[in-house]
Amino acid sequence: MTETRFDPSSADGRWQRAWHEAGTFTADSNSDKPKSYILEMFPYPSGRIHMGHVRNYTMGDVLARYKKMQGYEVLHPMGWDAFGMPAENAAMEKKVHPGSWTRSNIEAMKEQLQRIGFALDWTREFATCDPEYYGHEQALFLDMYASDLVYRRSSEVNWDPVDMTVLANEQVIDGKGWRSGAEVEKRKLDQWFLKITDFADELLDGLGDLKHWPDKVRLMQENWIGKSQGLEFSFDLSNGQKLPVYTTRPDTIFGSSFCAIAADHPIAQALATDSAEVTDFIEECKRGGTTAAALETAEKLGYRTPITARHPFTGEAMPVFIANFVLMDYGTGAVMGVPGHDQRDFEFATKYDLPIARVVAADPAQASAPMGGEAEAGDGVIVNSDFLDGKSVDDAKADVITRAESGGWGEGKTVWRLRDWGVSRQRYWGTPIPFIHCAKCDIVPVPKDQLPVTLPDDVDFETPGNPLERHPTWKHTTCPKCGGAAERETDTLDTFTNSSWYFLRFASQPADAPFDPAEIAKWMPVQHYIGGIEHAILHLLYARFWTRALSHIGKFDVKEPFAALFTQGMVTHETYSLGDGSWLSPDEVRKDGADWTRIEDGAPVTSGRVVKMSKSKKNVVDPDNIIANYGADAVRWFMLSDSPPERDLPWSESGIEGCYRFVQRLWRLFGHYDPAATGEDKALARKAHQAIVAVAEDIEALGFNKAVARIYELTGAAEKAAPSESRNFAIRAILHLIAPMMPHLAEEAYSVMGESALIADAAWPAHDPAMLVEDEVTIAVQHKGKLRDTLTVPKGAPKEDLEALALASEKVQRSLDGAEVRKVIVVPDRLVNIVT
RNA sequence: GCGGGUGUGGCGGAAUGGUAGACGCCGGGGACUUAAAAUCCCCUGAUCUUUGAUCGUGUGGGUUCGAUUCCCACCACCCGCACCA
Repeated sequence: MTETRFDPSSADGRWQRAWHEAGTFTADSNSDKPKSYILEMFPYPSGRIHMGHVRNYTMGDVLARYKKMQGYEVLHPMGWDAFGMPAENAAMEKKVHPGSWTRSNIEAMKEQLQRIGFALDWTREFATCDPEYYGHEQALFLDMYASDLVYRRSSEVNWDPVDMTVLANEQVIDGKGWRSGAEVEKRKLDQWFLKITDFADELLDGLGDLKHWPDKVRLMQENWIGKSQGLEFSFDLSNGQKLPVYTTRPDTIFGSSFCAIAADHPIAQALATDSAEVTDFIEECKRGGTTAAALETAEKLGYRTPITARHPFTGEAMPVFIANFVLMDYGTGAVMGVPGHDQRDFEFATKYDLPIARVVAADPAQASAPMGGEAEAGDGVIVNSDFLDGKSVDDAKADVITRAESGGWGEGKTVWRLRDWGVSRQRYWGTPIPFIHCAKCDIVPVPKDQLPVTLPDDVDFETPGNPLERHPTWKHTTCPKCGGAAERETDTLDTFTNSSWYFLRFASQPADAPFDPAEIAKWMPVQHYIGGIEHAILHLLYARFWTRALSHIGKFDVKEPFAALFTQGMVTHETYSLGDGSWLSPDEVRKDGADWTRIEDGAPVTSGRVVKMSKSKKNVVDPDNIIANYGADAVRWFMLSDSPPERDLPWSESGIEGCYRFVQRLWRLFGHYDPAATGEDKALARKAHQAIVAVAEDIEALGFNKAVARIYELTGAAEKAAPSESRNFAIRAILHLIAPMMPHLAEEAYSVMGESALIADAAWPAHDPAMLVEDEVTIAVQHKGKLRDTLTVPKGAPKEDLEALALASEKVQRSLDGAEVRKVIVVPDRLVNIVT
């Protein structure tokens, strides 16, 4: 082979066509091979593929290609999470239809993905905005309704009082509507809910079986579900009513100095009917949006009602407040305030000058120690609490619950932090909720033979609000029950619904049903699921819930959708800004020595922190330009190199150049493959066998950066070696090891070596276990834990020999300087540590 | 505010209780060349009294013969918080 350069601009497309024509990556569910379903979180078609997508899909692609080489029938599909707000925003800004905007984005992004050479089964592609897809989703929603997993209730939304429209949390900026700038309010609407709380226990327990999920994600889900044991009991109120409260800290009941109820608590609402002051306060509580962060960082506000609550043990009369930090949705919508041992209560009590008592202390002697500037939520012994004094927190909890239950005024109760999933969205570009409102028959499901309920095409986005609501004809229909005039539901489903079952539709897509249980059984669960850590809770919990709910209603027998989860880091880039704080994109700037300047006019540029690539900071690099310059394989290699895949990956121009150089370096090495070479090079052969095993282990553990480093090492060794059979073995090994990572280069070299088949169909190279073992090891010799010398010894040398050799070392003797040896620690094949 | 994570040379990182800095990038020196590109070779944590030694894995403590790794506290940054996807 002559010393040519590898030319990605011709090779990439050629091999991509070859795979397409051969159907190399089309999954055959009837294959005898073991099955492996590799899935990356499908993209939202925002317009262009970004580097984050490239990283995500490259990782999945390496796994898919590797699994295929290991003899699996691989399902590696791709589709589009196509409903969502950005399409409506585009409609408003650019006067395009959300559907056509989405479709053209999909077309462009699909082409981009194909240029990177991903091993995807495009025969299974779909978009969630396809009526076939969302029609099946509507059918599943109706099945859930029939199984009592769907209901309606009133719930709060962010309301823009100027635009008269519901706002997403993202559209609320510093408490104001993004378009109108008006201060946002909370408003109640009747909305659709899915009963995820019915599965709280199962979703919590199921985490224990997810052995191949990151611990952090399981912990986050566990905390999100938030199972807590506590006491529900009622205070007798001065107005004769009872006030049920829930607390996770019944042990601190003697420290209670007030009660607080939510603004929409019935007692607060009742007080408002004859008090303008209360009405005003409740109005005040409606200010601001609905996010947890906004609620919890907002100033604690309270209104002291004339009502008092009687403490169940002391009989003391405690004030009852209406407070903005109590949520009607959690527990009973009322709490007992224990300022000494709850930080929120502490702040509230400080503000309203309420008693702050210590009822938990480090030890009984500290019973009268003053409270510091904050609540003490930690463990300890109970003090100042009558019969509870001296008990541990846990014992006191149990004691109070027992007394409440035997006294008949309360009971131990499990409460979940998890709330039911509100799926109603007052927007156009989503799955229409398949129900009809009839004045006579109330709420009536759309009969299944009338599905899909499709979105109308003729909609306008000139006015704020839901176009479905305003549409002249769409919502007017007849009641399926009584035949009278009726109206369609105009809410659409949360887009998380679309992503809660798409992996099932990839596995099987019959026309007349959402999926085929027999096909589901073949492919599910997904063996490797890869996506961003930002989905650790919501998407993954909703997908787990849908799988369990569908399993519960008998659709199939799969409990958990994703056997293994991997959360990859973001792609980041340096930021560039001018003196006025405006951002510049990487291709607008140039480095002059140590300083950065704007290419256009030489204006000085400040290079800033390395952060996630984002349009707002302009620090984005377009994958298309990079592929055009360096080819797909260099980009793929960059995505796998250096940074561990779960961490952020900083993009750099010099890094991609290095990757491109390595592509060419490999091409030259493959060119030195010499079938006529003879002779053995045992050291190189051993390195090659070790690399075959190590790279496989690294890929299976998704340690791509380590696999890359090992390939560099073996490549360096093979380059330096003289021609031999061993060297040929090493070169062929490298070719196969890089095949999942740099598939175009691998195919080209494979073909040049005279192979007529595709390397994508080749098997992972075999290794000889006898070749993995080293004869010699280098061990460390330490004195007092510090390295003094190293020794090269036969592997498995006995302890006594190692000790004697270590003590004989000149460097060690110098360090010992005649001191008495008290102890020698010997770890065979690793080190000797001499203690004096 | 609450929940979760991360922190090692100029940069990305390796080492998960046993030789800190593998591998890559940047930088420096050299070879080849009329020259350049490409390629190849060598050096590259800091300090010092430099054939050697000391220091060094965010900060401060602790456990251990031995800690980047385990424990406690703190600091900084990142992710999520239920209508962004």
